[in-house]
Amino acid sequence: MNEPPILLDAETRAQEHPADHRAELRLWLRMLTCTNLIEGEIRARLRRHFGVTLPRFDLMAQLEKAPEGMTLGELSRRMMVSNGNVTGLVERLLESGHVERRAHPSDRRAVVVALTPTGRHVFAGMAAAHAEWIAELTAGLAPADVAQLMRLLGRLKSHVKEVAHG
Amino acid sequence: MNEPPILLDAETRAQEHPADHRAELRLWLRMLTCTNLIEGEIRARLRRHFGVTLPRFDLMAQLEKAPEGMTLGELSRRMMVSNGNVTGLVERLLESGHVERRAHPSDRRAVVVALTPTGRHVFAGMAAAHAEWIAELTAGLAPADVAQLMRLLGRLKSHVKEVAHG
DNA sequence: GCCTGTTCCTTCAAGTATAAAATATTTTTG
DNA sequence: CAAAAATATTTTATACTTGAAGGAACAGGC
Repeated sequence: MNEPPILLDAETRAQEHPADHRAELRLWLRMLTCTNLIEGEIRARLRRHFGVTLPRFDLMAQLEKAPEGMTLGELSRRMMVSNGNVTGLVERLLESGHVERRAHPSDRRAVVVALTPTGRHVFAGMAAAHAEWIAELTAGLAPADVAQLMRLLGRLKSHVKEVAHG
Repeated sequence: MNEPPILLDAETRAQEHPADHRAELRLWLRMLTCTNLIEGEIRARLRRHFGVTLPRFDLMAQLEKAPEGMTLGELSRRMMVSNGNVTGLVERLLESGHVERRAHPSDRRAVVVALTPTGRHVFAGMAAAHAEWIAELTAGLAPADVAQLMRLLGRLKSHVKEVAHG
């Protein structure tokens, strides 16, 4: 054997020397299952109880943390979705009267979006229910489990950010 | 004080007696961030390297585990997406020649879908790269971390399933 | 056999999502 | 200051996704 140490791109290497990544794959699939299950349940409950979609709730949740409003770009980054997506979401939330647009004080390219008083009030009710639901769905975990998960996921998150961007 | 023990629905109770669910909420947001980051990276790489979308990859991944094929309903359940969604995905994968439809042996309502030889070959390459990518993205975790996460997420998953369905 | 309820799939409308191109404005640079 | 580069948003094309409604086929009891 004694193969020479040739550098290959990931695909070629993967096909010729398939390492054992089963544990990591299974972990990834389980993470995906968990988030899909929770997200699906939250989505259904938001629709049933408040007639609102999850993306709109998420957008309002970002705005709620910024009383002065936020630019579309900031929203896009925080929600981790594309710019065009935010444009459309804001458009629909404008129509329903939950958010309003303001001129940016110093940058005429930018648009600031903020919750309306109505939007703020509506969101408060949804957020309280949402918190209860998340607590209900994660009630299978002891406080120590929650802390442990936070720590491990924190480790994962910072590594993924390194690999993906930096 | 000494309020009477009246039973209220979740929304009302949440607004009037907001319990402290901050830890659980933060955990949920962190989980969401992790999966979104990884999913986004995998989606971009699949597109860049293979010109395929993540949903199509996911569908083919299910079929690869079923050499004899699988009904649309089974696909829908395993992928945790709606029926109509699967119909559309299969339609597009039929056009590209990655999957084929077969008659169900005993149930004329059902449709069986299976990978074509081409689809199987194409998927093999994508799956190998995908496994490498997942390993790369989760490399920030020690083997013990992976095992611990599997355990905790397993606990979460089974509880969520209970709450959501049963 | 028929009736009833269920399951399997498709269709549809609305909404969500990406990537890429286009536009407008700001900032940087030479 | 003018040109170039960078930024903020919108637009476009395409694809994905859901939830709900509908039609076809199955399964059971009568």
